[in-house]
Amino acid sequence: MTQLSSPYKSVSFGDDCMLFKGMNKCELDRLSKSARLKVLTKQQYLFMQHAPSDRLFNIVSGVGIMEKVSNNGRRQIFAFVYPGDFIGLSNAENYQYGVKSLSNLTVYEFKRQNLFTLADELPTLGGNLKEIRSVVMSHTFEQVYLLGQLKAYERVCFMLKQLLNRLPGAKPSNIELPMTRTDIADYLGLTVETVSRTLSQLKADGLISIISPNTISILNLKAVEELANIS
Amino acid sequence: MTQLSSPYKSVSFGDDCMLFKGMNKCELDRLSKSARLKVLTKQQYLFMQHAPSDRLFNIVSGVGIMEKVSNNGRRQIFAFVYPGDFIGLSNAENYQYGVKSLSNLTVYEFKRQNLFTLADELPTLGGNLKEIRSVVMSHTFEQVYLLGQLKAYERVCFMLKQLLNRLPGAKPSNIELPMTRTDIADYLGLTVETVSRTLSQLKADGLISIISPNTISILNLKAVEELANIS
DNA sequence: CGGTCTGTTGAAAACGATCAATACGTGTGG
DNA sequence: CCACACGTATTGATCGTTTTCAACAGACCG
Repeated sequence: MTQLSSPYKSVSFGDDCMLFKGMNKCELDRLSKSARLKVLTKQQYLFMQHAPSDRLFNIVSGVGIMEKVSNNGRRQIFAFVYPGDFIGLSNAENYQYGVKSLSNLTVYEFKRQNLFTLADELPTLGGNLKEIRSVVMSHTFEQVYLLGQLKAYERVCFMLKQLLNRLPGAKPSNIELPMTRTDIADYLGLTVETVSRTLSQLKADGLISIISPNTISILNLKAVEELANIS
Repeated sequence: MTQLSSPYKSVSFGDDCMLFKGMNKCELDRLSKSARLKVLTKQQYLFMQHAPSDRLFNIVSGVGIMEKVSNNGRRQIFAFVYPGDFIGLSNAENYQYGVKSLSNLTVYEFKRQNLFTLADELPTLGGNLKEIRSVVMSHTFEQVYLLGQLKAYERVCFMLKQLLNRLPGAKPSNIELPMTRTDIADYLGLTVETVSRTLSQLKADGLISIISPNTISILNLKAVEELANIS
């Protein structure tokens, strides 16, 4: 019962978490009854690509990746998922991507049918799901533009900007990357080497500082944002 | 009143048109009352990027493009839209893409608010909208994979395959391209020259035949599909 | 007939990928 | 504590694909 409300408060979702937005205590209570807490350690699959898409998830804490791996071994990361993100909305029979944890990951799991039934009864929930679909769509269009039109260094800058906006705790002076260079490469449609070289170049140009491989600080935010500019 | 039902039959939507799927006569009637027929000639905008997103559209006949143009002039085509396709589903205030006709284009226009109200009252319609969102999402993920992972010749083959599946009247022996090489390039994240060269190469390899610049015939479908393979 | 738009082809340049070597960091076992 | 191995990141050299710049061909239209 307090399953939902407790992390809901502790992680301070409030407005961040689109799933719960605007719901009253009674509605949250009903929602919590159909939720189940699930905890994963590093590099575990929340669900595999092609598995029956019978569950949906709301990230409570940790970071994960949404990835598609083709039969010839190429991998594309569709998104990094952060606390408050909601995963699994699709009418397809099977997931067309897998979701894997990059860190310890805590999620709420909903049975697809339960959640959809509930969404029909609770208009706020139904509206939130619609809103989530819309946001995911919008994010995906941005990625299409990035992959179709941007140069390597623009893509990297865009990702830095995106991390700044979305990664919990990220500040220009300190971005703790939870993902490897390979993950970044597969997200941006580049190779590890190109990502590494691009970061080195940005560092040489004085735009960023690479404190450790997984800790980056942005020295010239304006310049990074300008290079990233999608508009 | 027969606004909807007449083209609905004449263009033989039936199962093709996801918006009307499974709806009974009475429901179709209500839907038709909130629809308005709109006819465009070549190269007209159905709506512009950044315009307030207060209308939604269902393509009756013709072909259009969904495009995003950035302020530095780069253009990415998100999709080609064909009869039966539904456009404009998003909760954003403004369209993040524009839609332009490539040929004469006939559409049904719905006021956003009307359609959403109706969707709340007619479960079938609401379900269809959900299904449409899901299909669009799935299509967009495919494009992300294409842009992030495929080589130029694989992208072109994928597009040929896609045209075959989606373009009305397309057969392996005869695909009438409604779009220019530039449109293809901006869809596939390539340049015109690369698209042209790739098609010439496919022709030289005996996989396709270029009857006229806008008429292509696939000679070796299996080979084209193998190169296109996304899986 | 000349102009414009679209498509094709060629040559050169640039960008990113690939192959290969090296560095760095962390954890393990001697 | 040090030596070593393993995974990850960086850097260098080279290769290949795609872009860019440029010329030309064909279709359509005034």
